[in-house]
Amino acid sequence: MTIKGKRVKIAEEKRKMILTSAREVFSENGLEGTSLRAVAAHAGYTPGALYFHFDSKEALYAEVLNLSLQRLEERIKSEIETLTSHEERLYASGLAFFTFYEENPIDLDLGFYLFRGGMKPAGLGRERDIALNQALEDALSPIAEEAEKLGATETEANLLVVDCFAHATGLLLLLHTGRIRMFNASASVRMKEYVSEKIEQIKNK
Amino acid sequence: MTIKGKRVKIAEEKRKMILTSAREVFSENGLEGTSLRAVAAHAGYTPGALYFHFDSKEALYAEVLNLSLQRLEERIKSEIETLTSHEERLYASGLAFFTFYEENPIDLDLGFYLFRGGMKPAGLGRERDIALNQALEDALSPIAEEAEKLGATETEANLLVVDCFAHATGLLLLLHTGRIRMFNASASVRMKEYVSEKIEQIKNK
Amino acid sequence: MTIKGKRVKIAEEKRKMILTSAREVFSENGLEGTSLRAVAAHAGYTPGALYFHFDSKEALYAEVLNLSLQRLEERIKSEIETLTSHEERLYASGLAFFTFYEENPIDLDLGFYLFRGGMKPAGLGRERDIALNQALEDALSPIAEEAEKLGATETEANLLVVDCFAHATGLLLLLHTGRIRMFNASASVRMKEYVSEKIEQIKNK
Amino acid sequence: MTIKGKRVKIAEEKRKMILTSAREVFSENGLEGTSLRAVAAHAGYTPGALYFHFDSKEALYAEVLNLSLQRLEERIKSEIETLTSHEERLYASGLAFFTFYEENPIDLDLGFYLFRGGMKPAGLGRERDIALNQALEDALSPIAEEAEKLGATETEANLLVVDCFAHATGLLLLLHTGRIRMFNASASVRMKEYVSEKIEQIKNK
DNA sequence: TATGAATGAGTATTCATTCAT
DNA sequence: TATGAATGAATACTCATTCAT
Repeated sequence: MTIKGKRVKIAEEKRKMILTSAREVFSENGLEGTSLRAVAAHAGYTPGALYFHFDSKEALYAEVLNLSLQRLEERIKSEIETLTSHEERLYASGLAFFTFYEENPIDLDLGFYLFRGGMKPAGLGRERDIALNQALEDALSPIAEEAEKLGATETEANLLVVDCFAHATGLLLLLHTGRIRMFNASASVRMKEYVSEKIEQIKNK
Repeated sequence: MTIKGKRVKIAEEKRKMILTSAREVFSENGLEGTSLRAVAAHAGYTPGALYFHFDSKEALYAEVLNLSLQRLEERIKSEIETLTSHEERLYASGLAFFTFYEENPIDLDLGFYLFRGGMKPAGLGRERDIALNQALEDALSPIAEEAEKLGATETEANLLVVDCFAHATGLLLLLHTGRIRMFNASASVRMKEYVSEKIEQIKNK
Repeated sequence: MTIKGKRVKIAEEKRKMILTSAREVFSENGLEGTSLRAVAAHAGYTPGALYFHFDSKEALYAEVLNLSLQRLEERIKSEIETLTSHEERLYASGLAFFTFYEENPIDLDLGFYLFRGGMKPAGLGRERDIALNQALEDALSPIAEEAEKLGATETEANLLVVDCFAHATGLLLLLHTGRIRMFNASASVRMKEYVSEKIEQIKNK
Repeated sequence: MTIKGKRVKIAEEKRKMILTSAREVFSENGLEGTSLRAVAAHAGYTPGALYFHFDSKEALYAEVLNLSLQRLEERIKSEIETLTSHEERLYASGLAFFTFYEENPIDLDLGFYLFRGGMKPAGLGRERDIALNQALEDALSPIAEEAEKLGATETEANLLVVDCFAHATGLLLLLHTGRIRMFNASASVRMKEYVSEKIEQIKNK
């Protein structure tokens, strides 16, 4: 590897280290409650140093969010690819979104910020929004595909996606805020039952 | 009316005006993202002037939230009280939470802020959390009551509450962020179908 | 008494009440640490109300100080007037300044503020200074008078005043700040010994 | 000298410059009466800039006081160390405290602030108080040592310390406030006479 | 690349004072 | 007289960003 190549690689690793630090600090203090100084300190840098790696606080935020969405996509793909029966694949894809965020509360936090129309002043608005929509579509489309293969119409398949997405999101919110404890219920059990029921409906149509 | 009475009335109206202003500003920027200056300016005051009406920024925020929850409770009660058949009452109570927030997006914004991260950093305190839980319980308990009257076991009724709550929350999020448009679907239709299906399940048990 | 006279008398009593409150609050929080609001609250008033009785915060301060000096003068006079022997009178007048402030730590606090050239920006500077000097002279002059009657020259008498004044002031400072405890000594005993010694010196000259 | 060394040196000089500015401003207005803005402006800085050099206003104040006490100690030590006869040493140590503050009115101002009210509201804390007591003890203890060597009992020596300390403090107050002029007397002459008399007393015992 | 120092705008809150009622 | 509401300036402190070194 050339010297230049080495430098580039080192630079990339530093970026990643900073991004990882940022993820942790964000998850502890919330996006709005986190200062660049805090991220820098956690990463072992002075605030000014971060500006060699990221253009601004907002740009850093954006990159952290991007990484989170990438991880979501990868996770969902790997979840389905080993399965062969359509029913199994539908079940898996219906659960994958929920499961990823259940297991990665930091990303859930980041996701909620994204959802809330936050980051308005960032000025990266539209781009980011399109990327998010794409990521979501990629993450959720397997549900529709498999549902159609099990006999659902296109419309039915599409609504199944919405319903699963909404139910997962709602349960994650309940889980994340501890509100689910009020009801002595398990979020993941609720989600699994929901998806199972939906599959039964399609099969028994 | 006495002069003193007039004064008190004027004072109350000013308080309300400030609260209304605060509602809007808070709902746009959240607790941490909103400065007292912003609220004051929006209400036509100097920052210091607000301290004659509220002890602190947090106290103001708390009052805004309280009012929002009160409105939720009142709305839900009034929705059910005129109905007589258990099925109608179950249907109405299953929808009421969703409908209130669908029609009052500002309150939805406030609600989401409350949920986020369990308000850890805000320090609005245990009291507030208990009040919120109570308000939610009051708002949702009619679902369980009516379900049992239609033949559901206590456990089933309880899970119905969780499921409705989660589904409503998820759909509201999709609606609020415009994400539901991606799927060409109507949040309220999805919610109504969900509640209807659930009622059918109970009846056909 | 006329109606007008009654009104005036009531007004005067209210003034006194406020001044008394101010004294207490000052002594608890220090002059600089005390706000008009605090004085008002302690006196059962709103801040604005005080402006009917005093022109400004500084004017209120000034009056509190005046009262304190008046009390000092009265106390010193009453201390000496019953005594007949010159030696007794010299002893009493040498101690009176110290004793008053030992027994009235609030006034000591006020006094120190006065000394420290504080209140500079008040704009009542010169007047106040002259009044203070007069009060001090009145308070201390008996020492010189009696010393001369016991045989001291005018110069010796004058220096005796300075020395007693300085020693008293220093001991009061040590007493007030608790520093005297470091030495396991009693301020009043030190003062009494000092004055006694000085009297002996004069007599044995 | 290395580049880093240069930087450190520059930084230290800036700190000193700020401390010097702070010394002056604090001595004029006291801790509570002085704003960070005022110190910053006097030092040619923005308020925020001071936070790179000191953690808080109180920390800055504490450092200013520390420096003042250090100077007192050093001065007193150097005053005595060249003398050999016990009488000379006693005389010098009895005067040193007074002389230092007579020559350094700014430090006197700082000292008086420290004394006032025992710093109750300032909250500079126990540590600071202990340090102050230690500095005073170090500054005054030579008086006792030398007195004992001249034949005084431990008790007598201890009381001599209190008496000298009090007399010096009182004279400094009179000097500092200009009150001494009222009596046409010289503070330093009064102090010297006082110490001389005390030494005579011990020798003639 | 990275730092340390600096800025300028921002934060919530307090204060002396004013004034309509 | 007295109040309650209001102002405008002040308070200590924080933050994102910049830049010489």
